[in-house]
Amino acid sequence: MEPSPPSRLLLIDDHRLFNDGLKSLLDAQTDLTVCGQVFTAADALAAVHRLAPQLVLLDVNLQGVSGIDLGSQLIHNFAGLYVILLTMYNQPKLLDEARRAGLHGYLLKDATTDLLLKGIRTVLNGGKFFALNESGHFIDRFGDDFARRLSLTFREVEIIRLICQGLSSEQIADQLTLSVETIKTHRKNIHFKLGISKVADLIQFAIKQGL
Amino acid sequence: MEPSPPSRLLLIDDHRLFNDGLKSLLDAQTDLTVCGQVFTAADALAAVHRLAPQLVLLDVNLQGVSGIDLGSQLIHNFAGLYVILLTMYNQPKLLDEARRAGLHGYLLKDATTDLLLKGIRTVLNGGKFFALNESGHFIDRFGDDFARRLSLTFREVEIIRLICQGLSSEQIADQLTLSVETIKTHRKNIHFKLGISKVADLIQFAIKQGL
DNA sequence: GGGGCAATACCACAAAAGGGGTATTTTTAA
DNA sequence: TTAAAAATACCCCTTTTGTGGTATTGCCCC
Repeated sequence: MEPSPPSRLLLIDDHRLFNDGLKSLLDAQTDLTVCGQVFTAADALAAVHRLAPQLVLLDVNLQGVSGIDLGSQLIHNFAGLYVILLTMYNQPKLLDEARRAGLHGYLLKDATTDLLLKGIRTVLNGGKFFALNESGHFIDRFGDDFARRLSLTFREVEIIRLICQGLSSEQIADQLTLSVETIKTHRKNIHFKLGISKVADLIQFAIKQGL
Repeated sequence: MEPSPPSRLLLIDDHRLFNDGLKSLLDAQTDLTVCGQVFTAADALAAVHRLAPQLVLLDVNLQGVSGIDLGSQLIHNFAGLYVILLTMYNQPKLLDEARRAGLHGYLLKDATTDLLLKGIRTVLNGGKFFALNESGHFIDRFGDDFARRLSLTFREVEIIRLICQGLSSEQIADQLTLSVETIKTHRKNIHFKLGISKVADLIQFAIKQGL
């Protein structure tokens, strides 16, 4: 190892305790320093500009603002900046979204500290680090054939999200410029695939999946 | 100050990073030591028995298990044990529930570290510490009259819970030995009070409130 | 002892959701 | 290049929700 100064990290997460705790954890590492903490999306750009961190650890949920959007915005505005998404959602779709948005990593909040450090160091060395929890809660809870049943299509997931926002089939049809009948068909298929029969079940399902 | 050994704390939260971060934060205090960490509700009782902590910091959401239930269970099983609920729900109702369940404190995850430490020390000295975030997201999002609108009755909350479990009005009526019409009336009132009009909205609301 | 609230219950009608089909086109992958 | 999968769309009919009312009972509190 060459004697280089510790890498500068910026934490963006509106859960202050999590943010503080993470700082404490990371500061304990000799090769890493937390150069700043941000608690709202609004402060993020200014903070990155002022503190010039090498890497940003970014939560997905910042009072309604999408962490993925903010992350890709940061990357486009600050050349050479690394962004790792930190989330509690054990969701392949979300991971894919993060990857497509050009982010450098995706880590779960229930990851071990070791995994976090490994991820940070990998990204600082120019790599990418995307990790889900293989033995995630959800899969455990629903048994063997769940993964098969979960093979929802893109459209289906899209419609689930809109249902969760409280839209009726008609409103969804409007928004997607489709027939109401099509939406109804999708809903039927979703119900069949998930083995449910009510909106209530669907929302519960969706929220457990992290939308 | 008398030269007493540091107080022993146990952390119960299934978000490992949060848990680890908190440990790191707390260990930095000379008068506090984290004597253990637990990531699932199932391990909680055994851990308390083995580690004999003075105070437990407990998350509300442990894979479906209610932190409040677990907390009051711990208090009843271990005399003298203090339990502080840690949650991201900025919710007076939940706070009241925690208080009624006999827990010793309620703190938000987006509290400052100072507030957390103050809460812990207050409870360790035999006090109670219940804090909400005055400028919290949730209240902001719904305006001034939200608190008034939120004055749900016991029956209403009970019915919301059953709706969330996917039961129809008829099934709820059966279970509570009431007329379907009565359930419908309650649902109307709930919708009015919360300013919503769909099951989807209701479930979202309920989940944000921590059920 | 009367006003307010919670809980119960009913009617009627409109709007959605749920469930049973079938069918066409486009996209994807073997 | 062809067969499967995904996305689109329609029909019909039932059940459940949603919304507008009204009304009675019991309870607490001032």
